[in-house]
Amino acid sequence: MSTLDSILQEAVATACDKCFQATIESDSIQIQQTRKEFEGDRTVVVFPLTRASKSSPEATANALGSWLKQHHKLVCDFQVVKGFLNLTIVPEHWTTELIRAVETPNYGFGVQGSLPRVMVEYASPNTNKPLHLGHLRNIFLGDSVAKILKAIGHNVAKVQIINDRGIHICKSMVAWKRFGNGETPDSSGIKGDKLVGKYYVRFEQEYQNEVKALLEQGMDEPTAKNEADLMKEARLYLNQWEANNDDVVTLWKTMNGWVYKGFAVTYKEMGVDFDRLYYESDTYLLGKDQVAKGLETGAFFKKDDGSVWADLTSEGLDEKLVLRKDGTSVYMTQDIGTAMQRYQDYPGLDRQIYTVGNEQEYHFKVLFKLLKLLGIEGAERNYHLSYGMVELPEGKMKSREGKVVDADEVLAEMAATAEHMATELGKVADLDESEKATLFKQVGYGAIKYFLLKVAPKKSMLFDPKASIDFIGNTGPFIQFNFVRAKSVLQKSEAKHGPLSVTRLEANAWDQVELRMIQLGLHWPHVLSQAGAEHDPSVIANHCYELTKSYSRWYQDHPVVQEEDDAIRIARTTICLFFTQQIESAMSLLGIEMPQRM
RNA sequence: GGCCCCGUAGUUCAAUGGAUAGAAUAAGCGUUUCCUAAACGUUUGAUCCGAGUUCGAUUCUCGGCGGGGCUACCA
Repeated sequence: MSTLDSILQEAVATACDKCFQATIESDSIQIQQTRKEFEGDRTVVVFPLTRASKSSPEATANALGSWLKQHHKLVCDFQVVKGFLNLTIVPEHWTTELIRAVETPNYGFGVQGSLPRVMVEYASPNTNKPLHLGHLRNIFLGDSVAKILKAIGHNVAKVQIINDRGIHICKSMVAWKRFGNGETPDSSGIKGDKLVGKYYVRFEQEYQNEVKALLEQGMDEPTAKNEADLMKEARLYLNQWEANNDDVVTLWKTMNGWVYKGFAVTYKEMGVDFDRLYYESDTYLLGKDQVAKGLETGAFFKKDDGSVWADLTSEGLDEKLVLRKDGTSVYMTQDIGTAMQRYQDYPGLDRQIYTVGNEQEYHFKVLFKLLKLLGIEGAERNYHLSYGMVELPEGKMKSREGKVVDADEVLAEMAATAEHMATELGKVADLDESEKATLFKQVGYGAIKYFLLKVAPKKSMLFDPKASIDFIGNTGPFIQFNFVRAKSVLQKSEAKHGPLSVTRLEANAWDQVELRMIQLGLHWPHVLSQAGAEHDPSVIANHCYELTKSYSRWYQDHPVVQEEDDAIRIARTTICLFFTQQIESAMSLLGIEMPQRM
C-alpha cells in the first residue's frame, strides 16, 4: 500500500462521514490502479460503501467524487463508471514522487537491520553426486529470498546443511574402492563432484547386476537386495564410519573433499555464497540430547520397545518417531538438533526458512510442532519455503539412473547460447575475450535464473532441454537488453547535453504513457514488500517484466537525445534513469546482473 | 484409504473477491535515412465440470474429474 493510497483511504473515509454521516474504517476502503482504458489514476471501489450511503453505487461515487475534488488537494478530477470512482491525481504529485524516488538510493528498500534476524537455508546437497537442475531452482530461490529479506530490512544469515554422511556416500566410496583404480580428480581431469557421482552411478549398476544374479539363483527380491555383496559392504562402511575407523574416515574425507571443491566451482559460477555451513556429520547426534530433554519435560514419550515418539494427534497429525528403539537418530532427530544448534549460534534468531522441495511438507510441519513442544518460542514462525519439482518432458529426474540434467551443463549451455546469439547478431565483435566471457555468462545465467524464478515457487514447472530457454519475450535477456539500451541513451544524452538535473523537471511534462510507467515504477516498494511477505521472487520478476515491457513500447516512439525541447528531453531522460535504477536493483534481488552492453 | 498441492489460449506463465481474464511463445501481416530490431505494432485463441456464498467468483466453500506429492524405526 503506497503512501498515496493510504492518504486517499483517509480522504474517502472523511468524505463518507461528510456526505453520508457514516463512519468507515479507512483500511477497509479498496483503492486500485485505474485500468488503462479509463481516464484517471486511482480507483475507489464503491460497491462496499453503498451500505453506508444507502444509495446506488453511481450516486455514491458521484457524491464522494465531488467532495474529494472540492476538498482534497491531490484530487483534481473524477469520473464514475458503474461502481468505480476513478480519481485523477494532480500531475505535480507524480513528479514530486518521481524525483524523490530517483534521488533515493535503493528506492523501496527498508532500513538495514530494522527487522529481526532470520536464517535462510538452501542448496543442502548430498555429497555423493553433482548438483542438478532441481538444485538450481532451490539455490536461485533460496538465494533470492535471502536477498529480498535483506532488502526489506532483515538481518539475514544464509546457511546450508550438507548431507555428508550416510549410506549414499558410502556407496560411492565402496564403488570407488572396488572399481576406481585410485582415480582422482587430478589424475582424470574430472571435476570432483562429477567423479564421486560417477562412482555412485557405478555402484547402482553393479549392485543391480548382483541382485539380478542372486534372483536367478532363486533368492527372493527383498533378501537379494539385502544380501548383495556391494550393499553389505556399503553398510559395513557406514558402521565403520560411525565407529570412527581410520581408513574409512580418511577415504570419506578425501572423497567429500573432492565434492566440495567441485561444488565451490559451481556456486561461484552461480554467484551464490553462504555465511555458514552445517555438516550433518557434526550435527546428526545433536538431536539426541534434545530428545532426552523432551522426555524429561513430557513433550515426548517412550514406547515399550524403547523407541521415543511425539504425540501430535491433538494437532491433527500422527505420532512421530524421534528416536529409534536402538537409540539411533532418524532424520527428524538430527533436524531438531541442527535447528536448536542454530538458535544457539544466532542469538535473537526470529525464524528459520528452509528451502526444500514440496515432498517434505509434512516433515517440516512436524518439525516446527516438535520445536514448539521443546519450548522454542516462535517456532511456528519458521517457514518451509516449499517449491514444486522441475520436471522433464519424460517425467521426474532419477539420479540413481543418472537421468538428470546436470547443473554445470545447463550453465555452460546457457552461456553458449548467449554467445551464439550475440555472434549471429554481430553485436559484440569489438569486445575482448574476457569481456565477452563475462557478458555471455551475465546473459546466459540471467536467462536461466529468470526462467526458474519467474514461476511462483509452489508451482511445479517443466523444463525441456531440447526446446532450450528463450532469449526473447518474457525473459531475462529481454530485460537486460532494454536496460542496456536505456543506459546507452543516458550516456549519449549526458555527452550531448551535460548531466541530468532532475530538479529542473516540470510538473506537466508527461503524456499518458509516461504517467502510467511512472505510476508502475512508484509501485515498486509495495512489490518488494509483497515479495518479502510471501517469500516469492516471482512477484519481483513479474514486476520487472511489466516495467520493461512498458519501457520498451515507450522507447519506440519517444526519442530522448535528439529531443530539442528541454523540458520534454529532461522528462524523458529522467524516465530512462528511473527505469535503469529500478531494474538494476530489482533484478539484483533475483541474483541477475545487468550488462553494460549486449 | 487418509492428508497436502496444482488444473487458465496449442504450449509456458500472470491476475489483494472487482470493470471487457493479461503476457510470452507458436502462425500470418507490417515497421529500421532516427538513442542497440535480442525491439515495436497488428490478427487468431483460454478460466476442467456442477452446485453454493456474494451487488460481483479464475480467486472463497462443498461435491465430482484429471495430474503431482506425502502417508519409512530412509534421508
